[in-house]
Amino acid sequence: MALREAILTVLAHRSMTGYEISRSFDQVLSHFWKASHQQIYRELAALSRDGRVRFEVAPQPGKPDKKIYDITEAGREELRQWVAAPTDPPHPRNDLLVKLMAGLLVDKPALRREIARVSGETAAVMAQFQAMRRECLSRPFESLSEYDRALYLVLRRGLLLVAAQTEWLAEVSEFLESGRLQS
Amino acid sequence: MALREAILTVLAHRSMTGYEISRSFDQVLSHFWKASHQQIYRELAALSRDGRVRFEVAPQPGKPDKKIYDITEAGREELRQWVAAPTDPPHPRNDLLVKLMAGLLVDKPALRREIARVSGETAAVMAQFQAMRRECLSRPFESLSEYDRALYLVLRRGLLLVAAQTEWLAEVSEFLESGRLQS
DNA sequence: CACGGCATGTAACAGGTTACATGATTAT
DNA sequence: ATAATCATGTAACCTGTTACATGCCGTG
Repeated sequence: MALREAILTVLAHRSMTGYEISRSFDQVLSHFWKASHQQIYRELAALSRDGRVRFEVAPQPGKPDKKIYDITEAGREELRQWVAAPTDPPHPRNDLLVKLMAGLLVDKPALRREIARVSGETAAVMAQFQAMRRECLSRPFESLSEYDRALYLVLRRGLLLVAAQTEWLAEVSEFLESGRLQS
Repeated sequence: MALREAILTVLAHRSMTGYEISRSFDQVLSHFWKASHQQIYRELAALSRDGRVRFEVAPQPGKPDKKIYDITEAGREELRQWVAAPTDPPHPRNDLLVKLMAGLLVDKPALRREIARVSGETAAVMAQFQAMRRECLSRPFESLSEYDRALYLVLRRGLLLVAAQTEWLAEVSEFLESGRLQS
């Protein structure tokens, strides 16, 4: 249940409207965390009930009112507690692994095609990440805020995992073509 | 919604009771897929309603009856369709990334402790995977069934990802200690 | 005038988690 | 005695997804 904490975290960085939170979850952070606006509004309502966030209504001429949310001291305290508590291990659930097992049992050619398709997608994601990384590194280290440095680490993880996935896909392809396993 | 297909896949391999399916999801496969027995019984009921699986009731002397489930032709066909369809990209949701961002903003020392703890856990998982791998490779390649070879590939992915995670954790620790980023 | 962006939500449903319930057998 | 293993399920709840709803603004 880290959506709650993810929202508190972005609000600990700066005040935002629900809409802006939702934007940041499907732009910069979209490769690392996703949430729909419905989920965010629901969670903001709960956080507000619990006194973890407060908001000001800002009427805008010619636009709908916005609610600018801000974290409260109780919210910050909850975050601190959560950071100190042991993170429960992510339990992996990867459709492609199921498809690999299933494909070997019921339809190898279709599996081969699907693995090729995913390999293409993965290469595209890798290229995107590398571009983001170059952009990050093009600026002098001192000019990055702590927040930006954290984002670099998040991106770095994405890169390492995509590289591992790429290597794995190559081994799977090799196995499907030749029946041989790398060891 | 790959739980349905995961169940069909294990049944395509061999007939089992709900209990056995649930066992295999929290033993061998536990690092790659998890599901509670409640989820499995619920899904088996749905699959049965849809004619994708059938079962025989096997009374056992001195034990509760079991239902031995088996995949039907309609079930196999559904699996084939699913294998051929494009897999939707997994959308990552990693608590530790949120904690990294949160920790930098509200409590660095606690974050450092937590990263150290996770590093330990990760090392333990890595050792476990390597042991499983050695066991797999100790037997001649020809003696492995297709199913076992697929399991080896699944395990191989686990290893590559855990290695990537280990590398990343080292970089994060380095950043937290020295404030420097590897580039 | 249609479409996308800003800004907020409700409602229904699907999927996953936790707690509760039963009852026999075998091992400590 | 107590706990663990086999074997099945129900009920309530929480989280995530999809569809629907409103209304103004600026751009093509």
